[in-house]
Amino acid sequence: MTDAKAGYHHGDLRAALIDAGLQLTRAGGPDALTIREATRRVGVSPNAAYRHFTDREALLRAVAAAIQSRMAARMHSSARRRGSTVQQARDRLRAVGLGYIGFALDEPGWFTVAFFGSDAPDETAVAPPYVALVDALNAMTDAGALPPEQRDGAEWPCWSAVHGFAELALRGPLRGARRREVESLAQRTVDDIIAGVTAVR
Amino acid sequence: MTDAKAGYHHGDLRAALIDAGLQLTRAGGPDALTIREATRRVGVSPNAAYRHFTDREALLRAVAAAIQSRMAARMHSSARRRGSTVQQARDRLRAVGLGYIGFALDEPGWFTVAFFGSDAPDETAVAPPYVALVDALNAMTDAGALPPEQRDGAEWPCWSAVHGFAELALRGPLRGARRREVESLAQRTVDDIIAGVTAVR
DNA sequence: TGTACATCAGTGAACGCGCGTTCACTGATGTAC
DNA sequence: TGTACATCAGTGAACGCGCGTTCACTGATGTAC
Repeated sequence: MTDAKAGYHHGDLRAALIDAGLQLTRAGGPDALTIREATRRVGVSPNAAYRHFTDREALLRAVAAAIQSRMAARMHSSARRRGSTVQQARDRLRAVGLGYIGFALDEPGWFTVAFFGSDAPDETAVAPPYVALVDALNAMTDAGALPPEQRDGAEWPCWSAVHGFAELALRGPLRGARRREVESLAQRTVDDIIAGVTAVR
Repeated sequence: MTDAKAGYHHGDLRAALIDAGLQLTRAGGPDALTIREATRRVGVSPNAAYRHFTDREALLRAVAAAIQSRMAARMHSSARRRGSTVQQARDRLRAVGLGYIGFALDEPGWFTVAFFGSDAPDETAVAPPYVALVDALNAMTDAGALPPEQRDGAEWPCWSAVHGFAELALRGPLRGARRREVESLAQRTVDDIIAGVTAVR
C-alpha cells in the first residue's frame, strides 16, 4: 500500500482490492473472499468495489490471475538451469512438476483459487503455469528426450498427475501424512509420469 | 421410498435423508445439500434430521459413503474379466482407472462429494474405490506385470493421474472439450501412468 | 491563471436471502408387570 | 390380555448470521474555454 491514497479518492482501489483478496484467499481459499471483507480491509464502503469489478466473481478471477503469476514464477525459479542435454531437459520438466506440487502444499488457499476456485474461469488468457509446462515439454522434444510423435497432448497426463497429487495431499487421504513422506511420494509421482510420457510405445 | 412410513413416525428417516442427499448432490454437488431441502423433500420438519445426524456435515459424510459404493461398483463392473496373465492384469488396472474417470464425467456432482466434498472426511473406513485400485495393483504384481519392489506406494501415482484428469476435465481447461476428445486424452493419461509405474528403473 | 461544469469515485442505508441450529413441546411406540 | 409409563421421533416457531447487491446520493477531480 503506497501513499497514493489522497483522502477521499483512494488512488488505486482496484489493485488494493486484489491485494486484500490475496491475503484473504491465502488463509481461507475462495470462500474467504467476500466483497464486504475485502473492502473492509481497504477501508472503503462495500459498494465501492462495484466501481472496479462487476461482481464478486470478477474480483475472484482477478485474484486467481495474480496467484497464477506467482505460481509460474515459482515453477520457473525451481527450474533454473536450462540446457539442451537429455538430462537437463528431464530435470527441468521434473522441477516444473515438483514446483507445481510444492506451491500447492505451501499455499493451499491460493492453489485452490488459482484454477478451480471460480465458477466461470477466465477463458481469455493462457495460464502462466501451463506455459511453463508447455515450454518444458518442448525442451524435452528438442533435446531428444521425448519423441516428436508423442509430444502432442503430453500436457494432459503431466498436468493430471501433479494436479491430482496436490488434491490428494491437500484434501484427500494423504492429508494427514507427514511432509517428508508426501514429498517422497510427490517425487515418485512426477518421475513415474515422466517415465510414462517418454516411454517408447 | 417404501410403504414403511406409518403416519407420524417416518419408518426410516435416516435412509430417506441419505436418499434425498443423493438426489440433491447429483444435480448440484456438495453445496446443494442442505438440511432444509433434504427434509423438505422427505416431507418432514428441518430439525427432524437432527435425530439422525449431529449436523449437516454428518449427513454429507453419509451421502459421500453411499456415493463411494456406487463408484466402486462401476469401477468393478467395467473391469469384469479377471485372470492372471500380464495382459489381463493390465486391462483390469486400465479399466479401474477409466472407470474412475468415467464416473467423474458422468456424475460430476457425486464425484465432487465422494472424496473431497466434506471438510472433515470419514477417516474410519477405507474408501471402496481405493480398494478397487489396490486389488488391481496386487493383481499386476501377481501376474508379473509390476515388479514387487515397485509395488509399494504405486497407488499414489495412479490415483493422482486419474483424479487430476477428472478435475481438469470437470473444472479445469478441458471443461469445454468434446466428450470424444476428453475420452481419448483420458485413455492416454491412464496408459501413460501405467507405463510409468511399471517401467523398469 | 481562473472558473464552470461534466464526470468520476466514492458514501450510507437498506433489501432480501435461505441457511443451520436451538428451544420447548407433543404424539406415537413398545415394554414391564 | 390390559394398562402405566418411559422413551423415542417427530413438530412449530424462532434466532442470528453475514452475505451480495441496489438505491439515491455527494464530494473530488480534471478539463475546455
